[in-house]
Amino acid sequence: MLRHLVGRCDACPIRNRAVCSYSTPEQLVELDHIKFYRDYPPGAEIVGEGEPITALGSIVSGVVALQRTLEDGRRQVVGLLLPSDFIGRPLRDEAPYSAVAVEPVRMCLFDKRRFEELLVTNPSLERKLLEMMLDELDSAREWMVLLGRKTAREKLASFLTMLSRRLGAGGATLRLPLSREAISEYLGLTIETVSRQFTQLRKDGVIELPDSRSVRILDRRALAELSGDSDPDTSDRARA
Amino acid sequence: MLRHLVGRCDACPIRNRAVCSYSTPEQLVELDHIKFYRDYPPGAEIVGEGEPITALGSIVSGVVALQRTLEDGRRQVVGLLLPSDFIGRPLRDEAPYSAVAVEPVRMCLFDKRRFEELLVTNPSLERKLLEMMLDELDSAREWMVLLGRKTAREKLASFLTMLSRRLGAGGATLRLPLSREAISEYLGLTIETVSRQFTQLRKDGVIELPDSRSVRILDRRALAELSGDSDPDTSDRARA
DNA sequence: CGCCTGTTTGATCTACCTCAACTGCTGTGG
DNA sequence: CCACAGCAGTTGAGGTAGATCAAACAGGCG
Repeated sequence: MLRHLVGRCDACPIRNRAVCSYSTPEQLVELDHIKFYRDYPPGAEIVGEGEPITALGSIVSGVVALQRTLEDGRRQVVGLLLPSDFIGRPLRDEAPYSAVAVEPVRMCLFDKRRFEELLVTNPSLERKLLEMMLDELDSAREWMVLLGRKTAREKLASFLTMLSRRLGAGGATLRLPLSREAISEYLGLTIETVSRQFTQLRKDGVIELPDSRSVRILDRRALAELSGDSDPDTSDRARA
Repeated sequence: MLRHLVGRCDACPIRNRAVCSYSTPEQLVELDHIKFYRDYPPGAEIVGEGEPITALGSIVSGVVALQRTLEDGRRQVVGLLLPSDFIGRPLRDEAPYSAVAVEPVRMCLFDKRRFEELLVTNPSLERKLLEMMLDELDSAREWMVLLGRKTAREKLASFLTMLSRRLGAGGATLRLPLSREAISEYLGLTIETVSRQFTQLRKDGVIELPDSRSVRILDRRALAELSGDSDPDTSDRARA
């Protein structure tokens, strides 16, 4: 939870994808003054479910899982957030979901009160936030289809397809940011079923598993078809 | 699909909950000029999945299901929209989900292009839209928990709890806007399982079923506990 | 080398699905 | 006023995908 004040916005790795990407150089100077960095080790809770929200901001590096845990321990991951994604619920006092770092995370944060003031005075910030939230909403609904209607195999195929797209998989080998357990909590399955589906896809020659945290996609087209979304041609719609 | 131009904003039933609710009287006059009403019979498709979006706006009356259909016919309802809710995806050309009227619907619509221009010149419109989308996002994630982790019984109990809250159920008797089939598509179940859970809840004395489209909640507390959300005390968090 | 944690594999169980028949409305026509 | 489609919903019987319980396995690390 170290606090850093270093790092100029114009050298920021997420400069043109994050919530600040529509901001003018002048507005950026303003943000520069009030932002602060914070690092979280894997497993750290960035915000707790039901806790008051004091800060919000962008992921600079690392991966965060947004999740809800029911009282009997059942857990559902409701969002997987990557660098440039926004964390925090503006305009509400309590966090409806907890955010947990699944690998080392650096956040670029703003005090919530101040950020909300900025939303009023800085329309480009509000506009970008709106766009990002609309995209998040589409993604969440995409995942509702997956959770409600897809088979275990389709779920895993969709997950791998989504990951390879979002991690900008030039090469065919993905490094999985999530453990089997976290994957199962994202897909609404058990850890054993996820594991079985991995080996199944491997046996079918669709993927290779160099180690448990890596996946090499051998047959991208097959994977896309297994994901159960509309016809393979049209299936570029899948966001997430 | 009749077109109406009648109806002044200041007499509008959704005046202070819809996207226009933050607009000043002057801004309202502007909206008044470009808005138009449109009616849809039950079953009508308001927007089709993948179709270009030409108009968007608010539900004045009626209920709309937002859904995705997979090529083999499996269907998932990803949102249940009530009066004052906003329909349409600003800032994108194609609708990612279809919107279907489940009972007679009246929409208050704006040409998409014009609406997007207004978003720029009318900050109170954009602000309200942002707030609504943030709420929708929370709801969608709430539903992800339901779809991924809840049992059939918990799903139905959650559904009834959510409905009674959103329909402002003063009285304990709800009129269900959805058929058993639509409910099953919303809950990620089959129609038979939904039906069995209804009779189960009835046999357990939690609800009464005066007819298949009505539910009388006899034991609200029991229903809330069956819904599987956090402790009954804290469970006011459940939105949707 | 042996422990610990994450993953895989196996055997069995069960919640929910599938297939099928039945019930009860509602409307239509004789 | 009754007969009878036609549809939405319910109920039943049986099957199965995925859960659960349990054990083996593999890699990192003291």
